[in-house]
Amino acid sequence: MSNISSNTKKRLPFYLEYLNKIKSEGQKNVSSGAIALALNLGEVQVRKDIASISTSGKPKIGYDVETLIEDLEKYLGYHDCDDAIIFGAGKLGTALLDYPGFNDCGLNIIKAFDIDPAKHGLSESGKEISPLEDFVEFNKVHNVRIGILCVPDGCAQEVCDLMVNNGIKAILTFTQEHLELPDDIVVKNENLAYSLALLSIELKIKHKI
Amino acid sequence: MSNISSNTKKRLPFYLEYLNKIKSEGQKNVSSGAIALALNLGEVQVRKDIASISTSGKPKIGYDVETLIEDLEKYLGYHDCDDAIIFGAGKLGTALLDYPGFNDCGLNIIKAFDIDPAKHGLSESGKEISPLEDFVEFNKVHNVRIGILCVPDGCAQEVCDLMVNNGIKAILTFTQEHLELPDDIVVKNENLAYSLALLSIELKIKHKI
DNA sequence: ATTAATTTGATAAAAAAATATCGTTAATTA
DNA sequence: TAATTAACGATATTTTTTTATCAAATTAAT
Repeated sequence: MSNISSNTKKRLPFYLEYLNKIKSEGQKNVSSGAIALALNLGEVQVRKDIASISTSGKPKIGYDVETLIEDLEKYLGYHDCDDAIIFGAGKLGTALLDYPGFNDCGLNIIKAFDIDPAKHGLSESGKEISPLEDFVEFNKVHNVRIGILCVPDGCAQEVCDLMVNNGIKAILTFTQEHLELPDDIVVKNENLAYSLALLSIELKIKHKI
Repeated sequence: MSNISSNTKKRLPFYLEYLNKIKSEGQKNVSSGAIALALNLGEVQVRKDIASISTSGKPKIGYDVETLIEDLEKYLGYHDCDDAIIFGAGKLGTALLDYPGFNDCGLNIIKAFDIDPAKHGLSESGKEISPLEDFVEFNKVHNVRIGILCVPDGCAQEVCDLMVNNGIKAILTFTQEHLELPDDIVVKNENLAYSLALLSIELKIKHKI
């Protein structure tokens, strides 16, 4: 299970998405070739990826869409729902707090914390935004392990320290700030500005300036 | 230039970030080992990555921080500013529209388009949110090539088609929807729900359930 | 019932990426 | 000034990832 390559893991959600699409169109079976074509991948790669998480393939038939979706969701943990907390209820933080799409992926954003008293109260979708200092007591009870860091640059490290010192084990961060963290913490940097910068590089390369 | 591996390209922003940090602390030179240690990478890897975009390394001294930052920013295109447009002025769209951090990366989010008349007008930071149908005329004049797709699932493909039919060449998308696009379009899928799902998988693997 | 056509899954080859090794260079110290 | 040491850059090796090939399996057709 843990020996699935990280590139494969990144592709799995795209398979799932495509399968859900064709399932909704009533398709019962699908071949690796069809998936490869739709997602612009190699068909051998698709088969290898799928082989790592499912066994529903049959010669001449392809894969059973339903089973494959089931297996993908199982691997991706979409069934056993995980709780997560947002730190920093700015624009991005509240956007994520109220974004409904997380539930489909087995993620449950419970609430947010922020230092600014002006932010405290309820979000549009009715989720609580509480003072940051309440987090310590909160997590003694709830033991949430996933944190989403949406604070402005400058206090990210500080908030991070608070997070990891109180039970957070995985962090999705949107800050530009370089974070020093213990090795056992799983971190994913979702720096949107960099993503966009990389996109613009790709563009320049592909279209020769 | 274009033969830099995509993994290397993804690491470059992290080097830049770290270098800016130590520069602000007054450090003039830095060794590959120090960078590797800070970013949890191999030092040979760091040297190879850096070699692909800079030549400021000196034995016994290390790299000149200032020069290296300069070279990284140059490669990452942080100097020649690129314009970008947001499609969909929902919560995420407006958060990005008003996010100041893009400028540092050479990205200039000009404005947003949305179908919903209730959204039209000015954003908090004073950027225009215009009717979607105005985009066609707008881009005949401005020729913006980078689009950020923040529309809800369901109309993503439709908006995408509008984008690519009117000059957009690179798309950063936040939708879950599977998009069919011409091969010459550069796409980056920034599916936050999936990122979070992957994070939770990593967490389970690392901490054995 | 036999043959042909598809499509998987396994094995093998190729390509790419990461890591290790080593010679060279430049600063420091004796 | 020579020896030593720290660090780069180049080359080589190993590992990982991707792609290609092919036999086995299953359905459909003749």
